Amino acid sequence: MTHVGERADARANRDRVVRAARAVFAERGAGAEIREIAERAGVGMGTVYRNFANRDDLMAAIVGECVDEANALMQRAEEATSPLEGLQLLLQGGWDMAEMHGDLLDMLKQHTSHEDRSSEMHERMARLFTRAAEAGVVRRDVPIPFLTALLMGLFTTYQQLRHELGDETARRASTDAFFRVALVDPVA
Amino acid sequence: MTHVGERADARANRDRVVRAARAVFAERGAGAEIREIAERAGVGMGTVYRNFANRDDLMAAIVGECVDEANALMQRAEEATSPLEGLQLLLQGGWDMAEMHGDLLDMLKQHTSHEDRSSEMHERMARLFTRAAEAGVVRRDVPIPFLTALLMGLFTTYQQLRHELGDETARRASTDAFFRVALVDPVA
DNA sequence: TTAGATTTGGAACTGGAGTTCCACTTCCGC
DNA sequence: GCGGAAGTGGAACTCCAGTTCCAAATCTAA
Repeated sequence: MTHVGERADARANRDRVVRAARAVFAERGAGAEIREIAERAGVGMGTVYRNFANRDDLMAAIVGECVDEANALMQRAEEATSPLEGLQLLLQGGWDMAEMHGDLLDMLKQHTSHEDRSSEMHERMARLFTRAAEAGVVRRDVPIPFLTALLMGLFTTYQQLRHELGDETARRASTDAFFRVALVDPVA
Repeated sequence: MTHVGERADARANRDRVVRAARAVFAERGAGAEIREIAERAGVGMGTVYRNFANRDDLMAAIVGECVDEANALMQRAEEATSPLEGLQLLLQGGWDMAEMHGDLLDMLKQHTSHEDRSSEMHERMARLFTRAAEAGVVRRDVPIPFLTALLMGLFTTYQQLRHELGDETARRASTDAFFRVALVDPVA
């Protein structure tokens, strides 16, 4: 991916733009201004536009990273030693990402690009639930699409509540809620 | 509330603007354009701005109506014959409102005005859950703020899923989910 | 060191959405 | 009906965030 003949300083500047964009989008949401991103990166507008065709392109790059991270999480969950452990991994990673990425979650919902990688994420999640259902861990009488939607919703809910209840309590409540809905035997 | 000396046609026009605003905000979300609202109402921009100081004022009026409707629902739920029936009323009314009002739900979350009436709504909901908990219907070991946040989240989830699963299935799944999390004895 | 390509900063440009304004129209008490 | 107050339409204006542009600064291969 590294262009040949790319200047070292140019590469460094692109990284600063990307980092700034991550931070600003996370805290300001989809409405963040390019000027603020450039400012935060310590760079002029020209530098932003040298690396990204337009605002939407920049957003897509940042959201895309996030989707990739989610897919990697899904991968780890699939490779877990048991279906239940896979689910626990998924939830834990989800709370982590929710804390880390702030408003990026809402951006992901709105942004219609990335239909490929984003729907890949949903498919992976659905597959995870399906397998867990086949293993008798997850209820068979709840629609899989509902489970994926519920979990996405819980990630958002968690983001809002962790400030009010504290991270630990919010995680416990959210995890408990999901397992009560999804699991055949919600003991843990 | 009717101004003395208010012309009949002016009153009618304001109603048309309000109706159009409800519809357009519901289907386009917070980003809806005033021009489209005026057009839909069959009215010029001047008429919109005669009745509402600015875009934000118009949004506040529409969102405010919605909050009032929600408060009325809460009122009915409080007056129900039993705590459980109160919850059932609340959920049913919630699904209805979600179907009716589209993107207004998201607008409500963002709009920081109406802190008074909006927080009144949250307080009422919390009171409803607290009473149900005292009656032994709702679990005591789940934080009330989590229940209110979960329910709000489920309303959003319902909106997204009803297109994919159909209204009936989506309602059943959502209701079932909330009761599994909230109720001491989730039988129904 | 230097030439020449690459990259940069940020002022200026652009387009689109909110808002204003006022000549014109419509209402309604008399 | 009439007169004047109330209300209207929509063109024009304002504002602001995205985008462009290019002289100046910076880098790097020779």
